[in-house]
Amino acid sequence: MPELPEVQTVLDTLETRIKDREIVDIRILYEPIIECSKRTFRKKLIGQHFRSFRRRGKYLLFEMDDLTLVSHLRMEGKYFIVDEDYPLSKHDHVIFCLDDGKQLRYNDVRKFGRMELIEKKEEYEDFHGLGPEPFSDRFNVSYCEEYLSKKKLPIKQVLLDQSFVAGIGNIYADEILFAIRVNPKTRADILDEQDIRNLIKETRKILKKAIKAGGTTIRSYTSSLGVTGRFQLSLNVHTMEKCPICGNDIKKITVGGRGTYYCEKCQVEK
DNA sequence: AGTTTGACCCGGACGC
DNA sequence: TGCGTCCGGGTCAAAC
Repeated sequence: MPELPEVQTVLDTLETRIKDREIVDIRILYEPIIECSKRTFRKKLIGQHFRSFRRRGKYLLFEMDDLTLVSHLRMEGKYFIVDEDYPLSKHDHVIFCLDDGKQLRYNDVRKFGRMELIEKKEEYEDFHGLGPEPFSDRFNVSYCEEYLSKKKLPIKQVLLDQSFVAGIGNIYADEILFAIRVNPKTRADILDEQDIRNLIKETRKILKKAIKAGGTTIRSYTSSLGVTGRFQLSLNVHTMEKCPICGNDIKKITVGGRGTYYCEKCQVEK
């Protein structure tokens, strides 16, 4: 499931492959992916060029000449760049035919992903109620203290809340909490200042490392296959068996309805 | 009004 | 093998 680092990686790769390409035709094979009508989508996008590539949380923002194409990959959305005669996959849903004969294909097994067209803007601060980007100055100690002090939910659940901070999903939430030795069930309002400093620091560190890893892996097979939302990352707790620190069994529980992995020795509840 | 919960979008995987 | 059920993440609407 693509989170911020995967989305950033997909975006970076797409930028190198399709920047300034023109959309000459669009085929929509599964309509619900598109938020507007087929007709509007085609009418507004055909003739437009991919000019710049931005990201807000887990949303991909393709800035065209006159508007912005927004794409969310949800769980399994992927983009592939292929020659037009490349066989169609069962799960290809939207096909953008480009002016160089290639096609940008949106593929999504679950069909959960969505695309929408919005007005082009200078900045996308206020967008789908998203909180600050983890690397922005807005994501600082006083902001977190203020926000978390009002939340009685488990910290894990708050980390997944995109209006607190944008881009963290289930995998990185577990990894971040492991890194700061905080139990995922800990009520958000009892984190102290040191926990919060650690939280901000580790969030940035882990995401940055993942972006770096993702970039490398994706680029290595981009030339033949295209662009996928998957990449290999080194995980410490999520889906792991043993704690890399103490060797204890990693526990799997449910927090806020999500599978959650943690070490009960290293991440003690307060 | 703010906060929290739950339905929903699907098809793959798994169990009987 | 075939059928039914569950699972999963993010978003938004509904409920509290």
